[in-house]
This record gives sequence, C-alpha cells and structure tokens, in this order.
Amino acid sequence: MRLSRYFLPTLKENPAEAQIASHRLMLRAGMIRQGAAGIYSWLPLGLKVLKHIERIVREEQDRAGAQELLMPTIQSADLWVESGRYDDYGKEMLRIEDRHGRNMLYGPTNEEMITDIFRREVRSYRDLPKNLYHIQWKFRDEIRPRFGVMRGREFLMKDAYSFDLTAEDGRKSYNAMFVAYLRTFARLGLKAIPMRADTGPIGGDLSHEFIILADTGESEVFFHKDFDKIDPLADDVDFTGDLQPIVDRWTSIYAATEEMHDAENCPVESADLITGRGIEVGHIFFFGDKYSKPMGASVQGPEGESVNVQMGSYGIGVSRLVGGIIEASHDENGIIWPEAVAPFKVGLINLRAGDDACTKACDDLYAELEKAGIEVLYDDRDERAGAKFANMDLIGLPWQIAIGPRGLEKGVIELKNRATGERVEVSAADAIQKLSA
RNA sequence: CGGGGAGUGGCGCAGCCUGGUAGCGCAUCUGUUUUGGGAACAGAGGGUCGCAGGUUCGAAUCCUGUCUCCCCGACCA
Repeated sequence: MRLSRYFLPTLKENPAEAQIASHRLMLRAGMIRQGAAGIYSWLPLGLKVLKHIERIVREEQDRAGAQELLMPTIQSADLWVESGRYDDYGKEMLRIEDRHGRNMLYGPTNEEMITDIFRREVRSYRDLPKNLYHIQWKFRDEIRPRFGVMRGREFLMKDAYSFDLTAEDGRKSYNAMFVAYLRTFARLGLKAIPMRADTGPIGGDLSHEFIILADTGESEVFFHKDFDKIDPLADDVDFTGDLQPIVDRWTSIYAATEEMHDAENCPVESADLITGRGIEVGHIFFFGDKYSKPMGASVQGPEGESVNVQMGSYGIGVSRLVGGIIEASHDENGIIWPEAVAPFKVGLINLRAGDDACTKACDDLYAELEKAGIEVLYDDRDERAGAKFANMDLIGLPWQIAIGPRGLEKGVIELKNRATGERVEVSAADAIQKLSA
C-alpha cells in the first residue's frame, strides 16, 4: 500500500481526551476515532489489526473443535425474561423498543440465544458434545467507559458455548478452551496467565481469567516466576486427547489477582513471587445447567431419560486485545507490533521523494516485496525524512526499510527493527530474503 | 450514580476574572529554497466560541437551563 493513497490520519500531538498509552497511540496512529463515549470507528489501520487478531482467535477455536456461527447483535427480550436475566442485568443492558412496541436489546452476551438455538435442534446425547462460537459486536452500557477500546461500551468479543451430557464431559470442553486460550494469546505475542476467578454474574463453579502482563495494566497481579518456564506453543496439542495434564500444569502454579491474593498466607516465597500489572483479555466459565435448566435445554440420554445439558461459556475480548497488545508493547515513540498482528510487516521509506534514482529503487523494492507476499506500507509521500521516520515509529510496523541517495551510492539500504531499534545496512536482495524468512 | 474538570478553526491551547465583535502553535493550500530522525521564508484559506434562553447599546466573556466529553470511585471481555 502506498501511503500517499492510504487513509491514515496520524496525529502529531496527543489528543486531550486520551490518558493511557494504548488509547493515545490508537488515536495518534490513525487506528480509531471516537463516535461517542466508549464507541469507536475503526479506521483502515486499526481494522487490519483487529482482523488479524480475529483470525488467530478463530484459527485456535477451530483447532480446538469449536464451530463458528453468527448470531445477531439485536435480541428479543423474551429469551432474557425466560432465563431471569432481563431484570437481573440492570442498566448495563441497552434496551430498545421496535416500532411495534416489542422489547428488544442490543446483546451484551449470548447465553440465552445460543441455548435457544441449541434446544430447538438438539434432541439426543449422541449429538454431544458441541461447542459453538461467534465473533460479534456486543454492547454493555458501562457506567463509565474509559481507556479507549480497553473498556468501551461497544466491543468485539469472541464467545463460545459448550454443551455436554455430563459435568465430567463439560470439564473436557472447558479444558479444550483453556488450552486454546493459552495458545491464542501466545500466538498474539502476549504473555497470558490464567488465574482462578470469581464467577461474577454469569455464575458457575469453575472459572479462570486470562490476564496479560503490561506495565500499565489496570490491576495488580501476583504470580510465581515459574510461569516464565512454560511455553504454550512448545508442543503440538492433540485436542482429541486428554488435556487435563496441561491444565493441571498451568493451574498448579500460583497466580492471583489483587482481590484473590492474600499476602499473609501466600504459598509462594517472596523471592519466587513476581508482582506485576495485568489486563483481563479472556474469561472462561463452566456453569453446568444454570441456563439449560430454566430454559429447558435438554437431550435424551442413553437410558432414555431427559438430561439438562452441561454448559460453559468462553469469552475473549477481541477489540480489547488491540489496546492490550499496545499496552504490553510500546515505547515513547509509538506502538511496537508483534509480527503476528502487525497491520503491515514492513514500512518502506523513500528518503528523497524528489530523486529519480531513489524513487525508482523504492518502487522496485516495493514491487518485489509485494510479489514476495510481504505486506508493505510504502511511504512515497513528498515529506522530509524525519517526519517519515517519526510516523513509522508511531504506527509501529515491525520492520522499516529506508532508502536514500547516500546509501544507494554504496548499493545498500537500511533495515531497522522497530522493537530493538537495531539498524543494519544491507542490499535490497538481502532485505527481501530476511523479511521472507 | 457520587465527587472533580473541560467544551473556542482538523489537533493542542490562550482569551473569560475586569463585556467592545477572536488569537497563538501545529496541521492544510500556493510559491520559493531545502531534503538521512517531525525544515525555512513569503502568502492564503478555514471558527454558529457545545446548544438554548436571559441581562446589556453590545456577550466567547455575566446569569439560568441543557447536552457532550474527560478524570477519580463502585462494575465489567
């Protein structure tokens, strides 16, 4: 993509309304613009990142055996009356009335709707287990939205729902999501730690929060240093096999949020305890028949008896992750994207747009990079070098290539790593080879 | 919802106390000189001063109401 044609409205100064790093940087890098409190438009650069995260989340859900569907954003109030949550949910739920006076709502979550879909179609235990998910916009009318997309009112969430005949089987479904989450966050370039969680309004007796570490995170977390020793991506996971050992390995290491941590009775020696800050990006629950019972979601068991299915639900804050990743990965100059989610892999800078030889060298390399399937943002604008460098640092592409007359005389271009700041002079061919690896 | 703060060209702000018809920096457009880490000079365009009432000869400025946004607290992917 040529920057001269791209819609990328970057800001040199910090907008007054943004306080935290991710919010400031997302506005400055031209990723989002605010529509109303907690509601944002996603501009091209921001949308690209959102889609990349979505893709990784989807791939890991599919790998773990979940199946994607898509439910609407607007729901009928009827189902919520049935589950008893229409009154319980309170003002956080955005209630709407249609032209016929029917009570509707903008879905804050989808337990009721998925349970309804399930109960209409599934009759036999032979159809179990099932795990259905979608990636859809939600709305929760937060009392106080803040921190940009980290706590917006409208947000993109992946929510999966598992259905099993027995609690024991439900535990297996839970484990599959547990492991899928570990893999997902690791692929996003994040260090995520599962922590036993309060089950909150969704209810149930088994629940974990997945917290990513970021210095600017909103809550304090405590965990054993042994988490550094395990890599979720080290082994290939067989999701059809027994995942309990993997789950046990992770849950046996101490980790607690501020609320759950008791400094007096902490089982970890202080030398081994790491204190950090974190952001919740995922939450999984097993809640048995909490919804299947009141809503009559049952199947016929092997003995011909009617059994309420055992359910779990599993959320990942997809849009929140965009902010979360930035919180975990930025410096004073801007964003530092992990390669897996970067909007472009490399930024190509023409240091002297008015120079024919320089422009030709840039155009050629741009064409070759595109041909090699490498996503490149080519700054072909007639701007000064300094402005281009600053802009590239701000939007945080993992690699930068700078081409100028000075280097061309020597037959070299400059390749810079955004994360380390390391700069090397290489030939154009070497740069392509390095970026293709 | 309780407490605090702010709405003035696209962005960041000054002006308000002490009313006299709006200014600075950045950005934008034109031209010239420049060109390897947010250039210089010259010129230009762009503002219902959040909105609605009121006071006044006259309101960005004073009064009343209202809307919106931000920050702190309780809640959440």
